[in-house]
Order: sequence, then C-alpha cells, then structure tokens
Amino acid sequence: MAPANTSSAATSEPRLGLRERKKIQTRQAIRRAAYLLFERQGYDGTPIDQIAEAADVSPSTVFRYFPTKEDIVLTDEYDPVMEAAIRARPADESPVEAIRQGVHVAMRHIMENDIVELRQRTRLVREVPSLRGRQAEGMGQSARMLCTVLAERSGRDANDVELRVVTSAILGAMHEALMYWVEQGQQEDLIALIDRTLDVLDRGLTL
Amino acid sequence: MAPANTSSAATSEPRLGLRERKKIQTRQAIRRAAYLLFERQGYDGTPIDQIAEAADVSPSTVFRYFPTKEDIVLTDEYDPVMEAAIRARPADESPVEAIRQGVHVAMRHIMENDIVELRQRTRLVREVPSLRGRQAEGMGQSARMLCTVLAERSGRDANDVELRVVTSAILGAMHEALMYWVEQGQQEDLIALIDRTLDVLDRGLTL
DNA sequence: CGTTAAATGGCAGTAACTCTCAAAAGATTG
DNA sequence: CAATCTTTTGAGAGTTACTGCCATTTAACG
Repeated sequence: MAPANTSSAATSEPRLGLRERKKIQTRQAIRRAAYLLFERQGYDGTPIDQIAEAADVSPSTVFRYFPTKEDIVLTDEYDPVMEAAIRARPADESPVEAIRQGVHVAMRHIMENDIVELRQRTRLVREVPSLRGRQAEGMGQSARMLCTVLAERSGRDANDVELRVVTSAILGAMHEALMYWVEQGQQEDLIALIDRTLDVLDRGLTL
Repeated sequence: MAPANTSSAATSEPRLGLRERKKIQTRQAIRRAAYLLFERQGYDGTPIDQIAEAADVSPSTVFRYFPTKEDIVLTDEYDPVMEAAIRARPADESPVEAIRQGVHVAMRHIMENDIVELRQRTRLVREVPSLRGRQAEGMGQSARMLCTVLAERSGRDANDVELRVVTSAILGAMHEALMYWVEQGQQEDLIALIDRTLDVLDRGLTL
C-alpha cells in the first residue's frame, strides 16, 4: 500500500522531518483500521490486538498513540478553532451569541473536512456507553476552555459559578442536539438545529 | 439461627423474607467496605478482590451485586422521588420551575438520609475520571425520565428536541453546580446554590 | 423432612491497560 | 561516511476489571 498522501491540505507548512510524518501516518493508519473494524463488527467486538494487526503495528504502539481504546474514536481538535473564533467576536456580545458564532465556525470546519467521520463517530458515541462516558469527559475540558475565554470577555473569574453553569448548560444542550441529529438519521441541517437549540437557551428554557 | 421473627415481633415493613434481608445486608456491607477503602487508598488503588475480602464475600458476589466497580459508588435512587415530586406540581408551571421544586424535594430527602455519603460520592466523582464518565450515563437516564414527565405536562412528544435540550441543559448545569460545591468545600447551602443555578437558566444564560 | 429455587464461591478465560527492556530507525555531529 | 545519540517500536510479563460455568450451600415451601 502506497502512502498516497491524501491529506491534500496545501502542504505549505514547515517541512516536517521524516519522523513526524511517519507518526502522523501511523496515527491515521490506526484510526482508519479501527473505524473500519468497528463498522463491521462493532466497538466491543473489536479487540485492540486486531486493530493493531490491521494497522500493521504492534499492540504496544496502539497504546502509545491512544492511551485508551476510547481515544481512538474520540479525538477532535476543534476546540482551538472554536476558541479562536470566539476570541474574534466583540466583547460585548452575550455568551450564548458568542458561542453560537464559535460553533458556526467550528461546524463549517468539520463539514468541509470530515463530515463522514463526524457521522460515524457520533453514531458510535450514541451506541457505546463507555464512549458516551468518555465524551462527557471531553466536554468537561471544553467547558473549562469556554469558561476561560468567556471570563476574559466579561471580566469575571474563570471559576465563577454562574459562568461555569452557563457553559455547562450550553454544552449539555448541544450534545443532546447532536444525539438527536444522529437518531433522526442526520438529515436535518445541523447548523440550523444547533441554532434552534441555542434559541431555546436564550429564551430561558421555555417551551 | 432461630427464626424468632415469625409472629409476635411487629416487623415494621412488609415482612421481607430472610433472603431479601440478607441481600440488602450484603449489598450494604460491600458498599460500606468499598467506601472505606476508597477513602483510605483511593478508588484506583483498591481492587475488587480487596473490597470483597473486607466485606467478607467472594469477588464473584461483588460482581453479582454491582455489575461494574463504578456502580458501587454511583447508586442513587432519587430519580423516582424527583419524578413523583414533579408530577405533583401544577401542569401550567414552567419546566424550570417544576424541576426546581422536584430538586428541592429530592435534596431534602438526601440531606436527611445520607448527606455524608453525598459528599464522599461527589468527591469521588470529581476526582476519578471513569466515575465522572459513568455518572454522565446516569444523567442521560435522568434526562430521559425528565423528558417523559415534562412531555406529559406540556402535551409534547417525549422525543421533542426542544424538550430534550431543556432537560439536558438543566442537568448539565446542576451537575456543574454540584462540582463547584464540592470544590468549595461543601460549605455553601446547596439548595441556595441550585436555586441560583436555575435562576441563571431562567434568565437565558445572561451573566 | 424432602424437594426446589436462589445465592454463593471458585476457577478458568478474555481484554484493556501498564512497565520494562532491548532492538530498530531517524537525527546529528566529526 | 561513520559513529553516536535520541526517539520510536516491538515483545513479554504482569495487573485488574469483568464474564461464564459448575458445584455447593442455603433459604423457601409443601
């Protein structure tokens, strides 16, 4: 199998050493193999050893790249994107509105690059309890990030209860919207759905 | 051991058989032993075998009572209490308000019975990632329950997106409040804190 | 008391990790 | 280019949560 360098992201970046390139490649190989096997025989039905074999690396290496099996599925690097997007918004905007814009940007980013993976991943998260649990962890991280950013904008402490409550509520709501989306067969316009979700929050959770 | 309970002794509750009583007893023994060991040597530092030994049962039995180690920590039976409380509220009350009242009732219930355990448990949940993840699962259950109840009141479908968003946001927010509470040393009045949290939601997540 | 059903304990097996160490491969310097 | 240094990899042994299976004990019931 030839490398085939599918990344296609205008490789104008600083030339990475061979080591770095191989690392990225291996990482991708493992994830690809895993997703394929998960699709075919389910998450729980796929032992790490088998993933390792399919990706042509040793089990040790799999664990080196992904500390837990869940991490193979749950790896998004969109937090920084969203963070940047929010920072770019005017400081007098309401938290909900700022986050709305941040999510819009991150969403467009995802849709362009790997919407297929988003579907697959969300489906897995929905079905496998341990993944759902792990993702909640990730949301905790995102929440802390949002708190920090919003704290700067509003001049509050990043540990302010109300601030933390706001971010947690928003993330909880959006997660639920995502789940709804996959349950419905991912037909709806995701951005519109998220907007509706944020509207509900905006108007004080009235029905 | 002689039966001794047969007729004369007014055994308070609907007379449980010896079997049932022993089961409850065993369950409690395991949990007590576990909490004690967790306190002393941490959650991850305490293998099931040790818990079994301390509770004077076999490891098999531990797994029979608690399908996972996490379940030893996370077992609350307050959902039904809250459900009943919400059902008792007038149907024209807003979701947030109804849940507020439901939480009040459940909280009082907890405070009277096992506030010590609440502290210990919440502390554990805060510290141990796997527990946090598992608890998120539990919140999912609670969310579905709330959806069902609120659906009846509002005449909506229990699967309505907005309904689901509302419950998820509320639960996410309350969870965060609880975390804040333990972080601050559990000094504040928990009920007041939760009220503040719900107020934030009520006014549309403005700061 | 004898029979039945449930709870228990022990044991073997699986799978997700963790640790350690030696070999292989990329980077670096003379 | 060779020698050395550093990073990545693979292999093996060990831990622990969990699953199934079967024999034994123990409560329930006629």
